[in-house]
Amino acid sequence: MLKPNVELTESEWAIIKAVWENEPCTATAVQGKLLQSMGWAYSTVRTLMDRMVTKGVLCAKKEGKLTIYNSAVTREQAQRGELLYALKNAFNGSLSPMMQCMLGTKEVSAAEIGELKDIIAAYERSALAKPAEQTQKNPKV
Amino acid sequence: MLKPNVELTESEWAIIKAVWENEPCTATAVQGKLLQSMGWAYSTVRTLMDRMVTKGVLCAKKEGKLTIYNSAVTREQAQRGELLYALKNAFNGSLSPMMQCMLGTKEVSAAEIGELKDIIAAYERSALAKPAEQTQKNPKV
DNA sequence: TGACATTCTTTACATCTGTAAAGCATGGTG
DNA sequence: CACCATGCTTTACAGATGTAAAGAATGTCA
Repeated sequence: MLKPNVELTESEWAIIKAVWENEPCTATAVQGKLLQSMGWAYSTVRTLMDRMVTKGVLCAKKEGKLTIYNSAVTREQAQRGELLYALKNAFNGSLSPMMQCMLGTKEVSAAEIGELKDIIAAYERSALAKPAEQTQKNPKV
Repeated sequence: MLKPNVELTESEWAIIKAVWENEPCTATAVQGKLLQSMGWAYSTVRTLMDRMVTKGVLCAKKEGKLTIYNSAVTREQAQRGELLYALKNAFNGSLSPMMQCMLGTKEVSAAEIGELKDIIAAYERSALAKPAEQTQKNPKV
């Protein structure tokens, strides 16, 4: 079952990041990983993780007495979900205002600007490679 | 009192957008505006708006028997809040992965690509105009 | 075998969010 | 004056989220 739109709270972000970096892993391991930054008790982490299993963003299997967790969504899926949420609600779905906001939000170094240009250039090149999809927006309308 | 980080739910986004487009306005007006899209009862809208006043994203004043609402944050502030939330949680604060994700998330037309490039170019020009702020990242450290 | 460590399960509770009904107050109208 | 429309206030309630204590179960070591 594919997750259509993944939306995570800050707590869930903390958890799933720890899982991505350690999976397969136990709740105990995640709790240890996040102890410094979050200060959560084991039962807190466990509750969050079990709820995330219910929501389908983690999965769990029993291995003897231990419960082993894995992510059920990739980092890219989760990023996409977060981005789409912002795009839809704050920017009415259009990229340019979001871009404008990105540049206005934090000091952007010359190096970062360079990276952004590179990313766009790379995207253009890949768009050229399959032009039918990119240059013709709504073929069926 | 400045709102440091504005974070809005989808319902709150719907409300505040209607307010921005109509302010100063009443809850009745907002309810009318959103009746089609949201189908909310007056009391629902009213409750949401009063909660938003408590959170500091709207403000209300009595005018005779009517309650008149205004936004207490600008669209830009709210956009920034949403963007920062995504940036911090999903992208660990760095722009490039976010940009990468933006381009991978939806079909981006050549026209949009052009806009993005223009925005970046404009940003570069403005950075040149005040180079101390942009090229030197942490002057006081 | 008894005490201890480790993990799991259950239960709890406050706050936030979504949604709204029901009743109140009041100004206008017949 | 009696009633109606309109907006206001109160109250409610279910589900999501944040946070965790307390107790159960089980494997280990002395």
